[in-house]
Amino acid sequence: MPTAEEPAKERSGRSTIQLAPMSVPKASDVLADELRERILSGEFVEGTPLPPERELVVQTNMSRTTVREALRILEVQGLVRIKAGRAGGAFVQRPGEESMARSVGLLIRGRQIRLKALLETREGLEPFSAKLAARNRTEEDLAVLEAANQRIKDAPDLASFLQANIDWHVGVAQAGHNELMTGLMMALSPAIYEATENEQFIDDEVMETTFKAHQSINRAIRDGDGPAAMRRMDRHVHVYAEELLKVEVRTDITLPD
Amino acid sequence: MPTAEEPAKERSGRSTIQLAPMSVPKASDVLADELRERILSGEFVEGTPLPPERELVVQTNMSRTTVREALRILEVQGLVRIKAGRAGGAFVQRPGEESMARSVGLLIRGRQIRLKALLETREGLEPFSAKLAARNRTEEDLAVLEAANQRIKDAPDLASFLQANIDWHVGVAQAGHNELMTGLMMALSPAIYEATENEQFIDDEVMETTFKAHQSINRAIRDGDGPAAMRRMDRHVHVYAEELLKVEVRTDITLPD
DNA sequence: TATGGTCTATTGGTCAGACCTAATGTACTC
DNA sequence: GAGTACATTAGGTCTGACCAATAGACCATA
Repeated sequence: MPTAEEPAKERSGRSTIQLAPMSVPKASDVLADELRERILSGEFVEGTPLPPERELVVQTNMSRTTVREALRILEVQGLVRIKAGRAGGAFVQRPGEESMARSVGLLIRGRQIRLKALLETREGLEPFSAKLAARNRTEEDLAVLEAANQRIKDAPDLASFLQANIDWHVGVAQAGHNELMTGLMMALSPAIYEATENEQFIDDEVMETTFKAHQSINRAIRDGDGPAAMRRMDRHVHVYAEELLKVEVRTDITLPD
Repeated sequence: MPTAEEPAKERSGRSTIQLAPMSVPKASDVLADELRERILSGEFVEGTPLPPERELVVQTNMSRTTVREALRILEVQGLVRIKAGRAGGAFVQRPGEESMARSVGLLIRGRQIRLKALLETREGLEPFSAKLAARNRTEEDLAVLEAANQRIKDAPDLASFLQANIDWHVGVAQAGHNELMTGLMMALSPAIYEATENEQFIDDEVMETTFKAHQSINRAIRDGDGPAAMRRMDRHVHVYAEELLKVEVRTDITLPD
């Protein structure tokens, strides 16, 4: 057992001086950090172009390679949008839901998140989302919700149905006027779409049931009845998840390969 | 009013043919997409190194600049970890919660998400998270939760308290064994930490209340009592949010500048 | 007068090659 | 056997050149 003076056996030298591991940041990261900070702090207004690459080169004394890598980092993070050509450049952008949706998507694919986990998360979020919607919805929000649900009723094929379904659920989140919640829903939606696309449990009955459930939730939201909206959404999402998982299990059994 | 043949006034030509805007992908994006797909499909096992940059150059007939930009994209997305030096290279990595947490953080900062929205979102997620924890927790999970709560009780200063608080909340999510939920909690936590850090509403009484609330939730989780865990967590998070927002309002009034 | 062609300047995209720096393996020395 | 020196391999940065896309001005022609 190592003594107090010799906590780590691996230390080979005579000295007992210890230093924390130090990070040696890369030049491009330094530049990216600097620019990111300025963008997020609001110093650069959305839409304004950053200086051209060659201008940044002379300003920073870095090479163009480095400058470009920094810009590329910011682009991937959704903080700038880069356009080529004259009057092009790196235009400041506020990070949007898309970039978050992308990274949620990466997590889901990369970690092989189970459909169950995805649906559970939705079960957590959406009832509350409905409650907020009942509290904060405007007339426009209601119009969007009803239009989306109408598209669900009229959907000619599975893809239209799923898209309209997503629109409605995202619409509920938007009616809640909570940007973070909206962002999360927008991030989860594509993943749910993809996961649902290959399940064939959606028949006319399911579509009809979905339409009716949405309709009753729409009513509660219109009436500003938070508890009812929450309860109905909870039930709707839960039932939907159960049905979906039932089919998934069956599929696994039918096609064990 | 535009007729059916002239839906958009801005179209100047005689033809009514419409084309969608087309994307011209950059070479580095193409490479990045290719590699990303292979990583996510599991073709490259986690931890294996990609070929060295100069090797990729000869394999792809691209320049090193392009190859490096592609690798940088993947690095930002958390799909590879790049190490310098001999035996270095780009090592395949499964995307983790960190990258998602980063992009959630960017959204929060960039969109200036209000503390209220942040806390509301937590109010939606955490009760469900507690419910899952009650259902799926292991003995190790329980030990983590109790240790974290003990650290809350013993916290000598605000920073320790907040950190232990985060640990406990993330611990609940982990006890639920839902990777997505865990990731979201890990993403929201730092933001809540920062938002709370500057509010001075946390005194000994709040800390004591928090400790007791956690304790009772811990019990429900241990007992596998989902509804109770959910209810208590809902109450805890709600009260905490109310208190915090109360202080925030007062702060705004006190310091209108 | 409207449509299309041409030119040019600007700016990002790509390339080739060189050199620097970090990390590691290995042989050598004491 | 511990420590050192060196070679090797890989990423990091720099330079300078050229390609490609785009906007705007100007011109040509039906």
